[in-house]
Amino acid sequence: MASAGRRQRRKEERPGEIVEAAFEEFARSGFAATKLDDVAARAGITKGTIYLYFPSKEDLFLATVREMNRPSQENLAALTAAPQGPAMAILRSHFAFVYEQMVEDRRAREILRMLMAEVSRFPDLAERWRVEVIGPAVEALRRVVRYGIERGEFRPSAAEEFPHLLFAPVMMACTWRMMFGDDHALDRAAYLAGHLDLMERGLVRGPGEGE
Amino acid sequence: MASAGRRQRRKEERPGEIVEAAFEEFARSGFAATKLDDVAARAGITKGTIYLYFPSKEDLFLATVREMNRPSQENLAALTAAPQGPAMAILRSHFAFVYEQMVEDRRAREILRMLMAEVSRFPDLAERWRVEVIGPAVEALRRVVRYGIERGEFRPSAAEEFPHLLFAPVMMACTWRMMFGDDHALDRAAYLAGHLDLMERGLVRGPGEGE
DNA sequence: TACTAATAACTGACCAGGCAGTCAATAAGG
DNA sequence: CCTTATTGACTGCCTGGTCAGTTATTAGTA
Repeated sequence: MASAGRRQRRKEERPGEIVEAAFEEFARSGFAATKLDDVAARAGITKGTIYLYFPSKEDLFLATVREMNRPSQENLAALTAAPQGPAMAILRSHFAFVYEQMVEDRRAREILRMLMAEVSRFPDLAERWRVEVIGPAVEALRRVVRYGIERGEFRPSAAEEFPHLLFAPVMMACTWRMMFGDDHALDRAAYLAGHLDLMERGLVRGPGEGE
Repeated sequence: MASAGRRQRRKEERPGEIVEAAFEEFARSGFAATKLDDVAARAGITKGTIYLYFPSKEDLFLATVREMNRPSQENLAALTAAPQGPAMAILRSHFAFVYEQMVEDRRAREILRMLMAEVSRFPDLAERWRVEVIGPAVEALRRVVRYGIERGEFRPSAAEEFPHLLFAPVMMACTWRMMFGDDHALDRAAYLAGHLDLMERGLVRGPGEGE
């Protein structure tokens, strides 16, 4: 504390601190408008130091997006467990979790925004994200739907081919909040409940249906 | 044609041509990375001419977004007509139309991308878009749902409070295509059919339900 | 413990290139 | 030949990237 503001050598912590600061600036201004001097200032260092750890602005951006994506990738593992019990219960807890991750967590929203905004400059980034994050997530959802159909709980439906349809309201809430800000955010609990209600009606077998 | 490449005076057409070119460039690169020289080149003029019609780069951007939004606003009028017949039929034709507008039309997607990418730089733009375009659209959808409930076709559901839930799959398809490109686009007909199917199940009254 | 030397993390002043915005000169068109 | 839409060369600022120099830190020495 006494040395706050003084110059310090912190080889281990620097990269993380820089990425953290870079994330805030990139999220605020986008790739092109972000100034490395601002990133440095936010990290409490100078621009030169950034170049000790990252070869260029582009590399810093890539490192930032990848770093911020790590939690999502780690969370995916939990979804690959063998399903048990009612499929609808799985979906309920799954989506409660996903809302927490994507809609409530500002970082996840900003990452999405950055990816959308910079696809044309970094095409590989979007493709990588599709293959490593979104693809598996869609697949996991599809597995739950299949499981529900197999155990007779769900009727066959388009949700098997397009699990996107189930996930869509999450995306909607996410983009909504990211466009219009926290002030106009949709009421989380009511929205989630509504989402699950409509989903359930759409998926489950009717009384006299099938089998 | 004979004078192609020569300097020409075209006071009337210029603004439109410039906005058209600006749209392409802004869509490709975002606000900050777009060069006015490129916009001018695309419009077949020089940068100086742009400044005859628009006071600054920011103004050009604003004008571009507003101009590109005009069709959406005009289309809104059609949705305010008094509903007739089965509510589900209205929703079917409505969404078929919306898919055409938002998912198939590249321009609509790019506008959405631009708005999302540049909210922090142009906060007024998002707010205006919410009030003038999105708000009325949500309201129109809500009216149809209410109509369906009133005539006993639909059960009361969260779709009345959150028409967003119905619209979400459109948003999903839109962002999906804009992130991953036309190659990975979801099959339009099948996706739309699935969307409508799940929606119908979610909205309509069950056999022994209510009333 | 105190002093010195060696190491390398960090700085900040510095380019070089790029781009928004300007304006005197030019030429299209009536 | 007069008006004015258009040009294109110009300016000044900004910012990514560099690098010689500075200083925190550690290892070695007495």
